[in-house]
Amino acid sequence: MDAFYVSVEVQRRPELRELPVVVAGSGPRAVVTTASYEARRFGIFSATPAERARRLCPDAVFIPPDFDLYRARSRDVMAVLCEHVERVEVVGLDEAYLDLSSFDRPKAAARRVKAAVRERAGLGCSIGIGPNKLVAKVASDAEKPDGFVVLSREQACERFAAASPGLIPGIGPKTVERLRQGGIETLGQLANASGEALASAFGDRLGPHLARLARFEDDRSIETVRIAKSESRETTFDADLRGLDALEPVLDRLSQQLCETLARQNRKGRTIGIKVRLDDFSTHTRARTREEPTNDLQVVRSTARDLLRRFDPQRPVRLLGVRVAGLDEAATAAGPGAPATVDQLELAL
DNA sequence: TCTGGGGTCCTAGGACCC
DNA sequence: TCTGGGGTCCTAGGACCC
Repeated sequence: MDAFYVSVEVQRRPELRELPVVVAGSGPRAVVTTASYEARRFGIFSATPAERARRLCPDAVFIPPDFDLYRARSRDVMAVLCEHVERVEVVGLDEAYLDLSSFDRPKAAARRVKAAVRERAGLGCSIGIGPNKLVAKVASDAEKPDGFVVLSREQACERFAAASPGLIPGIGPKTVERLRQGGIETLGQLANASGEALASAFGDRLGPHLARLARFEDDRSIETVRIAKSESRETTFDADLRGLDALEPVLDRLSQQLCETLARQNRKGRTIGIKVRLDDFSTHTRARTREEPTNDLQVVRSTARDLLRRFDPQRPVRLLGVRVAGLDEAATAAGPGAPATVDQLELAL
């Protein structure tokens, strides 16, 4: 989806069309969730601190996020996709892979999907078509917004040979920097780099993996059912908190929110963890695995408290989180071969 | 410009078992 | 006596994605 959250906001406030619009929280530490393409011209992107965004474009319209609304619109869009295509893999609220391999004319099918999303949901999207997920994903990003790009693997290699390795999803800023230090600044160079050099610099698994990515090789299949493995609640404080007395009530509240959600969905997990980010931005996690899965508030709360007391942060804390992992699959697993339904998508979301 | 919230996957080391 | 070779589970940190 193109600038999904912004597009949904513009839908209910059409007067904002073609204006710089920014969806962002209001706190002192908020970051931008989505910026309209007009706002991006001012240098405002996802994860830009909201404070900085205001300075970059004081005239932009700032809107607090309304995730319930975005989830509802996302369900609408995904329902349209499922009406056109049997196998759909939902990736977050605004993205999906469609298996077009059963169509005689996949491009025509994708055109119909694009038109239907605009007609039925009133939202624009960009589509990429390729022989695997990696090519399709990069193609979909290549001409946003309102893009429609079809590429073979070889065409993708050619078209992006001069681009930064960071173009590839899975190659992030750290890896880009390490590659650069090794004299590799483009995808073309990475694709032609010696396997031995990459293996010695990045290890026997990551090295070859990077080379495959640069050649746009990808054999991942489309997974129509995703089962969550963990769930968490976390919060960043407007001002750092100091000491267990200040932190414990927050930890209790997060535990309660998390357990309510898990109980409502009848999901339980064996591992209970906390996350603590200190004022120096270092992040620390502590976890404990139990014999039996649980979503019981008493258990989660007391475990989280104990983990926090044992960690006993000696510096001001800026973020605190609670997590339950090792979730059982019983509650959300669909039968083998079960068709993707909107209900399942809701669970996935 | 000091950096959200919710996730996934990978790695490395240690415990433990056969 | 100075010590194998798996395999699994768990913890903690980190990179990365939307």
